[in-house]
Amino acid sequence: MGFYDTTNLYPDSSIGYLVKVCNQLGMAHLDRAFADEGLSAVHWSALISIHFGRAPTCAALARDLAHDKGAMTRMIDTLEQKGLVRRLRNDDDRRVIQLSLTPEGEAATLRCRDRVIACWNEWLTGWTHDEITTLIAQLQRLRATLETAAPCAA
Amino acid sequence: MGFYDTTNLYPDSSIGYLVKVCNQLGMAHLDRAFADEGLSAVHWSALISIHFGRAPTCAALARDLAHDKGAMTRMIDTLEQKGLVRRLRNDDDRRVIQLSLTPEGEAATLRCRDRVIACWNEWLTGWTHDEITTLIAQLQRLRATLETAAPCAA
DNA sequence: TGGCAATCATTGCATCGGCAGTCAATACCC
DNA sequence: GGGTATTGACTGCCGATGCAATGATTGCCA
Repeated sequence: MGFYDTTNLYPDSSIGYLVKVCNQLGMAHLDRAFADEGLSAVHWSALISIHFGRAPTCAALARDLAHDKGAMTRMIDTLEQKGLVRRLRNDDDRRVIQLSLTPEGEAATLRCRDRVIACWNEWLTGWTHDEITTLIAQLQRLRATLETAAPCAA
Repeated sequence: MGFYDTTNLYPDSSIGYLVKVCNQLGMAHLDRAFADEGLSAVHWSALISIHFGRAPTCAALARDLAHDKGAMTRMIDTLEQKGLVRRLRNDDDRRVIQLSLTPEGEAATLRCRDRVIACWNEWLTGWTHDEITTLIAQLQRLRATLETAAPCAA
């Protein structure tokens, strides 16, 4: 019925394995690219998410990055100590703490973004526009499925 | 020149972001699917790699999974304590220690594999055969690039 | 043959991540 | 309005990860 069965699930043909390895390699590359900024790739992904206003709060940020909520609190602590992120209590809903970038945070985020763009353009050398947009669309589809998926049956 | 520029790098259109989120969500799902086996998704990826003979040694396993070598030693420690993996010193090259699965390790690996197959078939419901093989091919291409890529310029 | 570089496994150290539980504030529902 | 459920931020705990350094072994090359 499905695509995979016990005769064709090899690492090289497994989407999960490939996604995992691509993620690890890409993040490791970016970690080094950001080293002189004192930031990690995970830090930057949080900053850029705040930059685009996708995650006004700590909990939303954790959801957006599929990250642990508790760990996110501590990550914001360090980014705040570095002077890149501000916390501001919301008066309408006093549970939430609004996150925003400081001017220094904004600047660092954009500097890192430029490096990310350079890296990806280099990695995607030789790809056609269609191939790239197809990959993006398929990953978006997969993400949507994984976000709403119930715990695996069986 | 490249695909990305400062006007179109949004998280939703960023391959890096999408790969990261898909990886985190997929691994979290599998972690729960393996919970009653006492294994994590990372554990299983190591076991299945040994199962297929891609990684006879600890260092090769770390490379195959894009994982840290030191952390891999400790992971093998725990898998050995669980009785799933055996270490065997190689006599030809006395630096290396051959890894192999015990019968229990083999059995647990296959049990988990069946769950992985069930999960992915569920997640890929509605995808055509071509869409899936296209995604796999593109991820393979990306992995190959990232594996051989030099540290990012700029 | 002898010395240098490379590889492998391992370990210490610092940090990070996921999980569970706490407390406060809000939303929902009868 | 009152009680319950939900949400958000935070913390402690444990295990895992990345990095750097070590010791042992092998390969390479003059």
